[in-house]
Amino acid sequence: MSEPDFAAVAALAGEPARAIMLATLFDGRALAAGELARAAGIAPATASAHLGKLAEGGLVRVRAQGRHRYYQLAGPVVAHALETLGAVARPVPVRSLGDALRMQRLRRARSCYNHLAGEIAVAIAQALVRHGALEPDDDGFRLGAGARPLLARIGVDLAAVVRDDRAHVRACVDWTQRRLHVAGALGAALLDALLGSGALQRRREPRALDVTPSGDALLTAAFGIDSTALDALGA
Amino acid sequence: MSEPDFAAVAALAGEPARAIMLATLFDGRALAAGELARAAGIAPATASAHLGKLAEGGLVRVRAQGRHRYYQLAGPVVAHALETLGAVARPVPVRSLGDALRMQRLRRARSCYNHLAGEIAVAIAQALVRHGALEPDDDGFRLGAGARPLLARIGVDLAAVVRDDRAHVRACVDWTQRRLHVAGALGAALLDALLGSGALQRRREPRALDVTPSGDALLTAAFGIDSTALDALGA
DNA sequence: GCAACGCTTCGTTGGCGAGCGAAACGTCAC
DNA sequence: GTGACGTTTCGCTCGCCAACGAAGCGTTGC
Repeated sequence: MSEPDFAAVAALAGEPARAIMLATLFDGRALAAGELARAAGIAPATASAHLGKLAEGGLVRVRAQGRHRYYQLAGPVVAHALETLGAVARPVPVRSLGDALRMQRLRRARSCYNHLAGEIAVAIAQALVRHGALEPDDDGFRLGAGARPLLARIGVDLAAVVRDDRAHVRACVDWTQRRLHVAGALGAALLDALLGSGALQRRREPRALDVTPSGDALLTAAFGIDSTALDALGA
Repeated sequence: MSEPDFAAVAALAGEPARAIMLATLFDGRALAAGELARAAGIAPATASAHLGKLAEGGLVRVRAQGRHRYYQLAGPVVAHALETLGAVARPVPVRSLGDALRMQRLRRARSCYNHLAGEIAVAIAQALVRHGALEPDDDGFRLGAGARPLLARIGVDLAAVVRDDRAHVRACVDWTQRRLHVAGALGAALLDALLGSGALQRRREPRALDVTPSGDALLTAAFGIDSTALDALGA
């Protein structure tokens, strides 16, 4: 036990070029080695070495397809670890009004791996509990009786979620909020539905999301969430 | 956004000597710089530089007292991040029967920052819910009606917990188990009580805990937990 | 006071690893 | 087949950072 087990993983994720690649893969996509090299601003040879180490360390998985090799995060656990690490990071000194606004938007709504996070996500989880679609559980959440009609209102087909063999509902702790929100298959379906219906919209920054006016209306109508008053939430 | 926010933290935690120091601090103690230097096997000068960086990065806090400077983790968030990173680490190749047994014990019961983790912790959380001492919540857990007498059975003085100004009950996700267990003030009180009464016992390895025979009896009597059958738990 | 102690700062050295270009390997297109 | 492309392997260079000893600063104890 000379070296703690987290050290190797941290060292892998800590190198700048590798960190950029991991961040690029954060949403769960599988990208070719060349694309990751370009994203990190390094030569293909260097990227290959980095990706080899990340794979060796179990942070990414490789899928060879033709002359491409597609890399993606090894699983939600990796994404969760990166997210948690980010929560430790010093609040970035705000240099400009633009920075502050960007931060505020990121706190409000962002994607976390393949699901929704931020104040909006916490509010939705609480609303789902309040309306009986979810029930708190000693394991996080489980589906409640009123789930199907309520979820249908925002365009989530519950049958498709249940068919999915992943854990249907998983809780994810948002460490900027210290509160649970919905991950797992339902979390992914929620994000897809809200993006598909135009309620949410991806911003130019990697993980940032915007709530559109129609999204505001939808969330208010379906759950009674007033997304302009979200700051009043947390404990 | 050239460098992801987790990179700096990961780089800090990834350097071997710093990782050893962080691991040494993992249980929340405050240790003097010299002790950490010895633990990491480096000269005081080197340790000082490392600790300076860790403090600068917000991973540890310093408290000067006389001619000593005591360092400790900056908070539970840091411990949680390290724990989560460890969950990503490849399952260490088992080299010997001793390794396997050590691993099994660590899965069963260990300390996580200042509270109890592992299968035992998950089982206790579930039992507390089952007996009405805790109620699942969209935020994790909250105290239930039957909390006081039940917790008294295992030597936890609920009044002392409530007096504590930390969040009384917080949920912590054990990522080797993917299930919630009790953290926060109650989590810390639980660990203290079980250690104090001899139900649990620290092993030589840093975070490992043993359930003593008297602890087995106590858990069975209080909660109906059969600690020899815990493997049957998880999902 | 003076000496012992704990810690930090400074200046220097040395080794590890990120980075690249060149070349080899495999795949696809025609 | 042949050439273009994506990726990996190899050999090399260079910069960064961990590590140490020595010196400086504050605290404790006699």
